[in-house]
Amino acid sequence: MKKCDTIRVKQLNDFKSLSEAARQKMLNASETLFLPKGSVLFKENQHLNKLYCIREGACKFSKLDHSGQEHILRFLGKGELMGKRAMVTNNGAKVSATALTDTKLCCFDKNEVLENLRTNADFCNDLLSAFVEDANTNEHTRIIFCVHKGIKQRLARLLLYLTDKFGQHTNGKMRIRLKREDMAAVLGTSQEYIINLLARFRNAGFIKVERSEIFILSKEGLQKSI
Amino acid sequence: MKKCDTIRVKQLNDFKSLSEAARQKMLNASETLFLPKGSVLFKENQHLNKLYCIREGACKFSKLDHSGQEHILRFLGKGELMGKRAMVTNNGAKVSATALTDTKLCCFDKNEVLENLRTNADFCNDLLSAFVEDANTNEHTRIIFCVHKGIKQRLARLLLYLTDKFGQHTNGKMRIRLKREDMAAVLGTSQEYIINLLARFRNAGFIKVERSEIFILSKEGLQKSI
DNA sequence: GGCAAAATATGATAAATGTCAGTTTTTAAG
DNA sequence: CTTAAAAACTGACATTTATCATATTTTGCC
Repeated sequence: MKKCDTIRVKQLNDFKSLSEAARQKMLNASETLFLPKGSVLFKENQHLNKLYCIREGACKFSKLDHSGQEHILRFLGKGELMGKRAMVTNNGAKVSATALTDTKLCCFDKNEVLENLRTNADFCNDLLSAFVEDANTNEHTRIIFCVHKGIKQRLARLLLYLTDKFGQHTNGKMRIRLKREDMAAVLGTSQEYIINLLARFRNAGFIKVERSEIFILSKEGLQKSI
Repeated sequence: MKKCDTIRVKQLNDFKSLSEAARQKMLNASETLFLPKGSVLFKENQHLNKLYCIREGACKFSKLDHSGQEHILRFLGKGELMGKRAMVTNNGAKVSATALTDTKLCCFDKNEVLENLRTNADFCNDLLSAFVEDANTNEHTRIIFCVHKGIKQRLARLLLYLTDKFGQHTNGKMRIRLKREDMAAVLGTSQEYIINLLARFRNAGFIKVERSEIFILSKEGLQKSI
């Protein structure tokens, strides 16, 4: 419930386009929230009255199709916002947001942000830019993960992507952690096939699997699989 | 080169949030443009100084991946805008825009629109809403066309989608027209497999193929294929 | 540490999709 | 109307991916 004193908001340029007074007012009205691994921040169609920013940890955006299967649309990390769209349209969320790891959030009051949008054209432009950035990223992601490549190629990309975005250095190797089921939900395949492919990458010496952790041994090998 | 007197701009609420003076000024500075079938309006990375709106016809947004293969991201019809993102960021376009049929466009001066964004919070909000709408549509499309369903199911969806968006009534049946290669570029498969699947739909009595025109005979049949 | 549940793994088989080589039809230009 | 180029089509065959049944390992909890 404590307010967020400092906060890195990548997409809104750290609120730099707000006046110092407006910025302080927003931070004073903010709250921190702890989201344990696996918990759901919001679900599809849920009405939101906050704008969330990740301080620490990682989340996923996902949707269920009409047959109930999950499709992961996007991964979010430190400094990224959640709830932008619902804020603008005042409709319910179009995706569900779930914590992939223990996550700390900063929650801003929606109306506070909207008020700043109404009165500050520069701030409004920052938000427009954020939407453009999202759109570009999503399109790029779609090409990488969804089309014109087989599942094997997509998985190699996913491993490289996750390493890049969430990996931690551990004695020279990079580490990622994501359930096979989640990988399948990103790429649009079955868990079993993901496991099959991981085994092939392992046999090829590209990765090492230890418990549920995956170590990337050869970025080059994965690159060449694409 | 003639200005656009009236124009339906679906996404920006027909410019209704502008003052009548600002609206007239924008229309006076506008130009009409004819884009024959197959011609390219702009390419990836190209710098734009116009915002385009489709008056008549249909276009596609596409990207090339690093191996040079085309990926179609979106179809656009009457009243839809092209060039929104490049306008906001002042970067080059991230997609190519190509006419699928003979198309008439209305071209607005980018700076004129930007000026209105700076001075009119309601108009800015309309543009924010447009980006939200795009994002929602794209996500939905991605689930429909890119994942968790086989190519056959995706093709059935694509036919229904195209019929819905661009179909014309012809003695009770709906008509669509799109190259097999383009269908493949939407769904992420090969032209040959599209042809194979179309033949199966034809044999099942769901569609009729006459020259390069496809008639939907049974929406229900296609629905059930999904 | 021990237990139950969840997650991971394996292999066999079936189905879907990709690829190639070659033919026919359609389109567009003269 | 003729003709060349583009698009559509076909079938055979290779490869990828899905599915199922079952076994093993890991995780979380007491």
